[in-house]
Amino acid sequence: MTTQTKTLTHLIREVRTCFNQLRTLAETLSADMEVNPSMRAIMESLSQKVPRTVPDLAKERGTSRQHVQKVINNLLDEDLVLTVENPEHKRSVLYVLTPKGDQVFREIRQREASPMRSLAQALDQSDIAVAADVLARMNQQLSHLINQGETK
Amino acid sequence: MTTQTKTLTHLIREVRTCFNQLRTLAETLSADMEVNPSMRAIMESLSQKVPRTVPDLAKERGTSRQHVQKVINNLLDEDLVLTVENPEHKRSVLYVLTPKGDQVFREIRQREASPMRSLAQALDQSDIAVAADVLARMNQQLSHLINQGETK
DNA sequence: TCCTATTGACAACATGGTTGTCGTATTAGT
DNA sequence: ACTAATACGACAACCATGTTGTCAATAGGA
Repeated sequence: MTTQTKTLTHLIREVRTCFNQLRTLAETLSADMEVNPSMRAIMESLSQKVPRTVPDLAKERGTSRQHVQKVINNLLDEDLVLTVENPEHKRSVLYVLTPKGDQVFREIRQREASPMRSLAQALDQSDIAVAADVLARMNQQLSHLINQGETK
Repeated sequence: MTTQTKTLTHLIREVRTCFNQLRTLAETLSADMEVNPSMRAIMESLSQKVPRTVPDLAKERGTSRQHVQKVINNLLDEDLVLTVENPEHKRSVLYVLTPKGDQVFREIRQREASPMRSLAQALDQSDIAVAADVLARMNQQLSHLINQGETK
């Protein structure tokens, strides 16, 4: 193995543990709330005030329509989301956050804010930017590789 | 939100998509093999020629003893792993890769090599190092935060 | 020797999905 | 306006990767 791929392997390992730690942190932060990670993700999409349909959200998040539907139904049950008539499609309604949903999402973000700050402070701003850039390029390359594999 | 936390958010998003893409890539690479990701991970630990017990592996990988046991049993079924008597403990045997297991793991690594090279080439070596370092420090900070949350 | 901790085995459950299928509403093409 | 194709919601079955709990046997230390 070349030294190049060795540092890359190292980076990949860090990415993995980072992902896992981020997830467990997020879980502990919202452990007492009625919002699970899937719901949080959908709420995040909806927090940008742009109403979306279920298929929209599925495309945006790269998951299946059916799964998003289930999550949205949970959100409806919890009054975190409400439907808005869709001028472009009568059956497929649009969804937005309810005031409660908005408030809950704000709460989530607030809880996340303090860890975020302590993370940001522990790192150099320009290093963060470099890392983000490296990963972005890596992701681009990865999506190439994945598409190649699919069409092959 | 400060610009600091904004670039950090950006980094986090990249970490997430990177993780996911790495996983789907790994899946496509070993789609035709009888080795799933859990098995691959255990095999990686065992590929270093140091025999380990199930509890050892569980500790090393940070997962439950019971889960590692199940994976090891799969590996035994597939003849990828064999038991070695443990001088330190009569009930808890040590595990090593069989010749077949070793060969299969080599095959896996070989398949992974070419994508790794193309990734490494797409990026600057020193940037990779910086990114790995940033994530390592971030992970350290994250584990602090997680432990805080647990003990609170 | 006796007590406690460790281990393997098994089962139930959780999470975050995917895939497949139906019926019908809706859209788009003509 | 009519029809064919499609998009959508609803539901169900399934899957992967775990976790947690429990039991009995056994190992190891005092």
